[in-house]
Amino acid sequence: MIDIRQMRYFVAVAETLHFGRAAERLHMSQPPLSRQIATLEKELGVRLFDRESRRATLTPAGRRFLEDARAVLISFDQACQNARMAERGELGELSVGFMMHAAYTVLPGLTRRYMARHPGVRVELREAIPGILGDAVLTGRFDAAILFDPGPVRGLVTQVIFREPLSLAVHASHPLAAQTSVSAGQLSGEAFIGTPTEVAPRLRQSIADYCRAGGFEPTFRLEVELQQTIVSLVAENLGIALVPRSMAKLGIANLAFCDLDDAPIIEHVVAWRPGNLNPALAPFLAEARRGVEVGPD
Amino acid sequence: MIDIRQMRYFVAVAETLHFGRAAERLHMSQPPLSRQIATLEKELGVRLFDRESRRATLTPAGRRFLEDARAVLISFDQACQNARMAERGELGELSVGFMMHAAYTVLPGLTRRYMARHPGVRVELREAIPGILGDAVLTGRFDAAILFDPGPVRGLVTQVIFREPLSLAVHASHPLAAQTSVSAGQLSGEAFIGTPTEVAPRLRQSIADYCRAGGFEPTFRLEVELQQTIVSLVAENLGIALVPRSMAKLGIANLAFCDLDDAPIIEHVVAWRPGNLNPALAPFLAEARRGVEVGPD
DNA sequence: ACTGCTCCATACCTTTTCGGTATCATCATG
DNA sequence: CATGATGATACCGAAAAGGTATGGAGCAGT
Repeated sequence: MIDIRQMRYFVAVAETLHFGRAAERLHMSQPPLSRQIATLEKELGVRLFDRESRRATLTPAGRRFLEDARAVLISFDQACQNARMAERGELGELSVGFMMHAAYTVLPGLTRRYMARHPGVRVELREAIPGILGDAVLTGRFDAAILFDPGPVRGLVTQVIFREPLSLAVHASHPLAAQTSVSAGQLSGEAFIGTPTEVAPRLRQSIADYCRAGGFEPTFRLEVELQQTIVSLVAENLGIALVPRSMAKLGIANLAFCDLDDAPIIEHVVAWRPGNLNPALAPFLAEARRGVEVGPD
Repeated sequence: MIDIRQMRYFVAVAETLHFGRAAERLHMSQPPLSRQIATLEKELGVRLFDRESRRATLTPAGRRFLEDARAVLISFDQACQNARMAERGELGELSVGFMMHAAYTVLPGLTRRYMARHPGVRVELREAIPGILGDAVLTGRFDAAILFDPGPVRGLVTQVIFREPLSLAVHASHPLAAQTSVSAGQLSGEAFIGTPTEVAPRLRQSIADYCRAGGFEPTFRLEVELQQTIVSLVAENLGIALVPRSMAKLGIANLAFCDLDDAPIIEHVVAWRPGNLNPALAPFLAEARRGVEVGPD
């Protein structure tokens, strides 16, 4: 059977048109080279060289084969190289799920840095409601996810990559809207809008703790998954909310953000399955860790 | 050194995810296959499979390598196949030079038939003045040329592929223009325009013979290489000419064509170097011979 | 024309590699 | 715990690869 070695030999001879020099280039002696070429010609059923005693020349079929063989050799070597790069995580695919909120915080910078350092990795970014992100990582749908700390989940590892304070979001007509700073106690009696506990337990917990520190238990009248939806509903004057400060970037009309005294800090984490073997993942996690940012207070 | 066989083995295992069945598919036993894969992994420096005792699965690097390996194997097999086809003349390149006149006669049909039967051959058609076509074939510039019979040339073989009668071309204002048929004797005393003897000796000879049969020796006042130029000059009333009848197709203004009594027949030949090894050439010559046409009288 | 040189092919030997058989180790399953 | 399935390992004979020595054809220079 023809193999790649014979192709290499052929290319060497075809490029030098001299069996002796080709053999030298291949670090072997001439007779085995001659024999390999003869074998190749026999197996192909094609004469590749005209031996004119003084010099060898390519036949037309040989010229064609030279072109093709060069291409094949390059592809072959590249395939081997790609496998090596893939194992080092320099080449491959990485799918990352994220809560939409992350698109306003860590996601752009993290993605940019990762893609710059790993240009061979095709990154698939997919937004999702936070509630399904954990499961999606566990089932392998995503290699990693960026979300609010979901608390301990069996089979899932998380690492904090971003912290930012919560702000108070109120309707522009709300009495508190004019204040530059608000304390926990002033929120007593308000109707809160927030995420369900299952979706972001730590976030919910932080809000509840903050309210309790102000001397009351918050009542959640509306529960939705997305921070964007929360602030939209606040803008519709359906209640108030404590949301990550970066939500102010949205610039929604009729909406006011107030700093909180002793504002609780909410964390973004990256979550992954420790058994995930995708070599593109580890560098992504390293990049995520390296970039731990703290939002401006 | 990694070779193509190991790649084939790898693809078989990767596609079955089962060493035993892959070995069966490869018509070999399982142990050598396992060993070849192990060798491949060692030489690549990359683990391609996760052996989980019960089943084998591809690593991410293995998945990447599978994609690449499939492509490489196809290219490899294609390169071998192409060499075989190239030797049979089904694949390759063929360069054909032709006098422009042939573009009005045999060239279109011949080229069309040849390309239809040999879709793998890239045909390069190049027009040239007849004077250089013979040399261009001898130097290897063209594999074949289509021209007026140049007479015997050392190292060149020719074969007639087309015959057509000569017609008289005159300016529309010429007294002979009105006649449907003209005899040799009527051309006596006219100024002839024609090709130099070196360019198309047989053509020139035929014209001279025809005139002599009419009882006079033609005088050539203008000599140019191309039939198109000849008829253009006739249209400018610089003389008359005997040209292949197919020149009438040009539809040049102020130009009249008259049939000749006992019109001499002029031949197109295909010329080639008998030592030419281009496998695409022989089928072209066969096609040219098959299509010997005789222009309508 | 003869000699010598160049260059590829052939002959023969040694080493490497390959594939086959037998067998082992591991792990999921009943 | 026994069983069966699966891949790895050990070992052997066969095939193939590469090395050295040499042959033979053709061109160059005297």
